Formats: sequence, C-alpha cells, structure tokens
Amino acid sequence: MLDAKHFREGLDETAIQLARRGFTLDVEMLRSLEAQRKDVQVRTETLQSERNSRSKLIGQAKAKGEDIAPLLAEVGSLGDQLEAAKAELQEIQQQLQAIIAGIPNIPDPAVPHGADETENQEILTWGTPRTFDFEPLDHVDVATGLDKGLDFEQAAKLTGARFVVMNGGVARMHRALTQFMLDLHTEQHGYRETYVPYLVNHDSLFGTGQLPKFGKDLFHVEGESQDAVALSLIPTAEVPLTNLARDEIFDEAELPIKLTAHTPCFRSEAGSHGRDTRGLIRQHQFDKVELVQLVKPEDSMDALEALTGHAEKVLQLLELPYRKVLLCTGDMGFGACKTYDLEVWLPAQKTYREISSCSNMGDFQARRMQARFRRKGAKKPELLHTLNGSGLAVGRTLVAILENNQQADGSVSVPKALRPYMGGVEVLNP
RNA sequence: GGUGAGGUGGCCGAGAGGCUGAAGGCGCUCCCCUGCUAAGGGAGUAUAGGGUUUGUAGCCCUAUCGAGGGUUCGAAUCCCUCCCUCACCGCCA
Repeated sequence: MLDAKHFREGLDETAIQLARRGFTLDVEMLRSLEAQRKDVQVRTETLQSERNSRSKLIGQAKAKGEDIAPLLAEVGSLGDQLEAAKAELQEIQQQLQAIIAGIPNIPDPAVPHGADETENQEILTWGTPRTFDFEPLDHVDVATGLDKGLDFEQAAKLTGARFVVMNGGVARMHRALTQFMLDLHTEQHGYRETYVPYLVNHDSLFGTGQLPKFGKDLFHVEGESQDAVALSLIPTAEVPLTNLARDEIFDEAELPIKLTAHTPCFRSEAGSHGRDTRGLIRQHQFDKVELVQLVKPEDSMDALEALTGHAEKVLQLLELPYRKVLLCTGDMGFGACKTYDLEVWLPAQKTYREISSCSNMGDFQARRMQARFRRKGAKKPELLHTLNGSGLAVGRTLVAILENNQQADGSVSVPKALRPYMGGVEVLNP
C-alpha cells in the first residue's frame, strides 16, 4: 500500500510512476473521492465534536440535579445528522480503500522499463551449461527411471492434477535439499530458523498483499461456521514470516531481523491452465525454503543484494548453472519495488527457469501491516522495509539436479554439498 | 468436545453508563539534590487519522480499553456474535 500522501499531493507524478509498470491510475476518480473524503470527514468530525461536548453538558447537569429535558431537546436531530455523515464517510472511505489497496508498489528508479519478461535485464550468468554426449531426458523421465522417484499417476489418484508422490532416493534428495538449505542460511548467512503455520487468516494475507486482489490464486479452507475466521493455505512462507512483524514496533537495535523457514506452499495456479503441465515445475503444492528480512529503510537495497546472494550461494554450492535477472517494471510482483529472479539451467528445456525470486518490498507491506521500528531517541515509530526471497524452491531445485546431473546409464550424481545430507550417497542408481 | 475465569497503555493492575485517553504501581527519559554507590524530590512518557501550517514544529479535532454489531443524548462499563488466553475434565500426535 502506498503512502496516502501519494494521493493527496503529487497525484499526477504517482500516476506517471505507476504507468511505468503498466498500471493505469484513475487520477480523476481519486481526486474527486479525495475531495469528498476531506469534506465529509471534516463535517463528520465537527458533528461528533458537537455531540461529545453536549453529552458532557448533559452529564454535568444531571450530576447537579438540574433538569435535562431542554438539553436533550437541543441535541435533537444531531444524532441523525451524525449517523448520516458517518455512513457517507464510511462509504467514501471504503471506495478509497478498495482502490488504494489494489494499487501496486512504485518501482525503484533503478528498475528498467519494460512491458513483460522479455524486457528483463540479465545481470550475470554463473556456471556453464553442461554439454551432453547423449540426449538428456527431462526430470520426469530421469526420476521415473529411478524406481519411480516421481509418481504423478498415484498423486492424481490421491488428489488430482499438479500433485506428486515421491519415492525412495528422489524423496530423500528432496528432504536433503531442505536440510541443506536451512543449515546454510542459519549457519552461514545469519538467519534464524523459524517454524510457522501453514494456514493464515485474511489479515495476514492482506498484510503481504495477496488480498484483496489475488484471492483466486489461493486455496481457502472452509471454516466451521460462517462467522469463524476464514483461513487460507499459504502460497509462500513470506506470508507468515513477514506478518510476524504485523502490528509490532521494534527497537532499532533489534534490526535487521533475518528469518528462514521451510514450508510447503499451496497455489491454485488459476490462470495458468495448460502451462507446464508435465512434471514438477508447476504444482499446487511445493516446498520452499524462504528468506525474509526486516530492515531499516536505508538498508533495504543493500539487503536485497545480500539476500539474493544468499539464494545464489545455494545454486553455487549445488553447482547448478544459473543466471540472475533484474525484472523490468512490467514483470514485477504487486508489492515489489525491485526484484531479482534467479533462473536455473534446465538442459531438457534448453532454457533457464525461475527457481528464486528475491524482492525488496520497501515499506509497501509494512504500511499494510503497521510493521514499525523506533530509532533510538526518536519519538515516532517508522515503517520498516520488508524483503523476501526463495532460497530456494525445493521442487525446482530437485528438477535441476535430476536434469543437470543425469548420466548416460540413467543414474544421477548427488552434488558434493548434498552428500552429507544423503548419508554419503554419491549416486542415485536406477 | 465440556465446564469455568479472563482479555484495559511498554509491563502489572484499578475502573462496572457521564468528571476516564483512562487511578495507582513498575519500567523508561529529562531535571534537581547527592564524595562514589544507594536512597530521595520534581516533570514527562500510547497509537492512528484529519484540519491548520512553508514545516517531520506548534495548536485544534476525531477515533482507539481483544474484534465487529446493537442500546443510549452519552459505552472501557449494558446486550449480541465472533476471536484469543488461562485452568480443570475428556480426547489426541
């Protein structure tokens, strides 16, 4: 959510900045709603003030044993007027709120202008895609050869499309990857390991920006009663981790706060029917190790570089070739002001595929969540900045290893860094 | 699942329709006193929104006592719904 200042002063400038990312701001609508809001709010608060002072007089008169009736008559229609004004104000504020809650973050000036992913900027490539002396299989075929390491038929029976059952060495490697990632981030990168709920309430989803706009991308759980709080499965650990800061005021000395968690993630993938239907790339349920940082505003851009580096380190230690891409304005997520994607090389697709997305949200989420800190000696709390990134998506990491490390005999070599987590196993054999 | 007790400021804890944005205490900040330390005296100490303003200063207004509704001229206080916490019982990984 943007600072309301953006809509009171400098509305045109805000519209220009949002247009960079392909968002059209209805300037006239906002301007007129703002004018109405101001007018009605002043009127409402004046009436309220009037009512308060008169009610006080009634109280005082009553205490002295005086006759209240004339005072009550004076109050007369005040209540009705107030009620009408309040209703009007609420109506306007709801309209304004609905619009403002749906406006994306303003891109950082360093973000290149562009309409979609074709205009993203490659920052670097790491490693060299291996040349195969045989035709590499895709991960589904590789894993199927490893004692049905991935079984989509069984998953379809149990649940449906876009789910998977893993078996044997592949399942173990999947588990090993999460342990490896968590240990790396906690022991080398200074993150605190955190375990969080996989179901969250709507306040949390609003806080990180999934609601109100992107509810169709989530799985919602039916409550016991209509009045009960509605819960949804997390689409990423970013939601619970970042919301830990909701309604909190931290001491400056507590920052930065760096958290990591391994969770499953659940996404409905509404709107991506037919895309990546084969294999593990796009599932309704997948595991991810998430990195979240809560920092002071002046530190957030450096923190983004560091956080992205932490995710890169995973790929480097696993010896997976990747490239780092700076997303253009048109390809960034709703709440981000700057985002790097990490894309891993997949030999079967002969292309780089996203395996991590690392974003600086600026104060966008913090404002929605009222996540703040207080500088030493300062009176007023300030919004902090939030960042998050995948470090990494576990399923896609597994895909990358299966494809990049496959050998002509159908076996898959286990990356050296992973072997301690696999009981020393060096190769997964058919 | 059952029964009971509760949710008030950074924390503890009063208040049970008007004089309460909220007593008292603790903590914290500043000042005074004080060989050091300890003790003592005084002042201050929530958040959000709005108006005014050159101003993140000041002043004024509004809201907030778990959340949302309701009753009332007026609600922390009364009524309803929900959420959460604690205790005991049952059940359970």
